[in-house]
Amino acid sequence: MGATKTEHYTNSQNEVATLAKALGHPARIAILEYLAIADKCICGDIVNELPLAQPTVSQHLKELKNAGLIKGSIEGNAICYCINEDALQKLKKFIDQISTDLLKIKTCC
Amino acid sequence: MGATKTEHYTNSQNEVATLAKALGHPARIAILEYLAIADKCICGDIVNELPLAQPTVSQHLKELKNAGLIKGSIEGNAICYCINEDALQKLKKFIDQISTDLLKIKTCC
DNA sequence: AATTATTATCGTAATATTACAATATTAAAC
DNA sequence: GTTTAATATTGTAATATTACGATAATAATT
Repeated sequence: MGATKTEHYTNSQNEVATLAKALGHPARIAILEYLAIADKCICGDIVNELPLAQPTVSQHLKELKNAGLIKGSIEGNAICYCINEDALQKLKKFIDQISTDLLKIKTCC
Repeated sequence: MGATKTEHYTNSQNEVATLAKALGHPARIAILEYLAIADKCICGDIVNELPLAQPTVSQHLKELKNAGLIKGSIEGNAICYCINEDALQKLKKFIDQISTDLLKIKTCC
């Protein structure tokens, strides 16, 4: 045991969980915040921004990329990372749906 | 090594990451979706809804509670769990902030 | 082609998460 | 007070995550 039983949940549930999981580390939050305001989103800049070694940052970037939250394009020998807003919107939609549903039931706590 | 270095990030970054992390499992997404539509949100109902044993559900509920996403109130010998919307809104605010910031920079990817 | 700069991958140790059986706790019902 | 029902906690095995040093891969520069 120990592995998540993804097969027992809906695609939507797994998708939202994957996105949220990718956001579930402060370094990755910091990366997204940086990408959102940086004119130039070069990986090297991110390494300088964070209190982490280069391989660790690379690993976090990979996770964000696997979850679809960012995409990278090659710029010479550097790589330019950018936020994929669509992915963020999926998570937002989940939150909005919960909020909407909540309005329809009587608060019990 | 292996433990997250929370002390290197802002409170806000850690807070958002904690919330996202709590959402980072399909079972916990399913729990929130259920709580959002259920008139009565008794723990036992959740156990029946999910393909997990009772202790596992209890553990997931504890994590959601620790993150502040749900709160529970005792109802006789049962416990009524409810969503704490404020916590969800914090995560939403993060997403909205990122989206707003993105509008101000030229898309590079 | 050798050098330099940038990013990714590999290997690995420390830690955390996931899941569940067994057991404990709590409060109602009898 | 004993039984029953609902939930939590403990213990533990399997797995995943986090972090980084060492190294590889890639592409521009010299």
